Amino acid sequence: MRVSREQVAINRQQILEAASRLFRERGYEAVTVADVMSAAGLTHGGFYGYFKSKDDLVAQTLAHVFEQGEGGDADLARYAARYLSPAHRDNVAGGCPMAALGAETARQTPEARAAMAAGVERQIERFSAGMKTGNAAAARQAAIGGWAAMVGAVVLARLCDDPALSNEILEATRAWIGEREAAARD
Amino acid sequence: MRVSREQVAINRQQILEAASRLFRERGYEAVTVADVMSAAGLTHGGFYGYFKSKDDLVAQTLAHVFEQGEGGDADLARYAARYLSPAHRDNVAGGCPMAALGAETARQTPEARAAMAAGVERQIERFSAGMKTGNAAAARQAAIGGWAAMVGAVVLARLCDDPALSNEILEATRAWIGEREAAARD
DNA sequence: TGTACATCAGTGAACGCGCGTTCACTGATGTAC
DNA sequence: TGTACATCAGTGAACGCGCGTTCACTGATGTAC
Repeated sequence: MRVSREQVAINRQQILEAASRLFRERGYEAVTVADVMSAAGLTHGGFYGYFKSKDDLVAQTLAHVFEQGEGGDADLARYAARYLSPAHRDNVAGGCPMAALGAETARQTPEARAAMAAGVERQIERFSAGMKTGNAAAARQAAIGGWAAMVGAVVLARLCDDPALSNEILEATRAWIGEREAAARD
Repeated sequence: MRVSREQVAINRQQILEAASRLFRERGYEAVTVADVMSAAGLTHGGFYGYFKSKDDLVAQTLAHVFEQGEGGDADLARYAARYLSPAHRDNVAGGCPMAALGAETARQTPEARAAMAAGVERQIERFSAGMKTGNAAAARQAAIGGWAAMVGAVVLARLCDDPALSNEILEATRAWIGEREAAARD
């Protein structure tokens, strides 16, 4: 049955929100259109009233996630402290899409790639701007190196079965980024 | 028709080699059993004479890839120079499995995860041992931080459509790792 | 060394299942008077 | 404000396709004498 226009807007948000969590948790291909719709409280048949295809959902989900400014701290060290925590490592569904889906997104449609690439650029620019060092080139380099280390560390930490090694990867990367920044400030 | 025992051994290697390249290129789920067998010059029906299931193939492929010592340089900076090159970024099928499949492997069977986790540990230990600094704890921290930055940088660089930004990510991360190591040596 | 037979690696058709997608239908919403 | 009708969001059955997996069969290999 037909629903109100507000309900349509709410449903769309809920589909995107559900897709966002499911994709991060299981990867794009392991999630079905029916899974997403069901998680949003709807049935699968209605899907094509909202999106052209599953590929379209992937692209729009990424655009939606990276649209909302990511609400992040521009201070690299403070951001790293939260990013490189066991809590973030264990929260795949609610965590960083680049750590959960980075490599897979490189194999998706150009629209999906472009959405995440825009997020990469934004993140680098934010960290650059928030850097304590005066030299703009050095700030940008530290922003890129620090961000790459964070993403890589979470990917590697999620691979390890041994919790001690997993925690060590997070901890060592956090310390390494911190020392590197301290050195640049001198 | 039956083939010789040597041919069986050769076929097994070729299946693993083909799977290794295809998985890195397209991800585990987008590659079919028939794709792998065909790339190895066989038909799909023979697959189950070699492996219990597709999941078994994934695990054995990773074990095979990480078994052969990875033949790598223990010097972090020299390794980084090759790892963070456009050539490696563009060679997904022949490149680092952790950059291509890290996040996806965390969602595979325990056997597959364990095989890649063993590779992570080995890599960290090799860089630690090859570090120029005397302090063992600092060496291990630099090995972990440097390796995380490399993996993350290749993931991010492969996402970017803009070649200038993509190259900058590789270049900046390489420089950042280099400076970090130089500072530790003082 | 040769011969006869058992073994078994590889083939390709077939199976069942689940996926993305379509569609006829339903009934509440929105609109025109 | 109320009423009558057109619109269209959501439903669930159905379609076609491709996948992982199985299996009867083939014929070269390996072995026993």
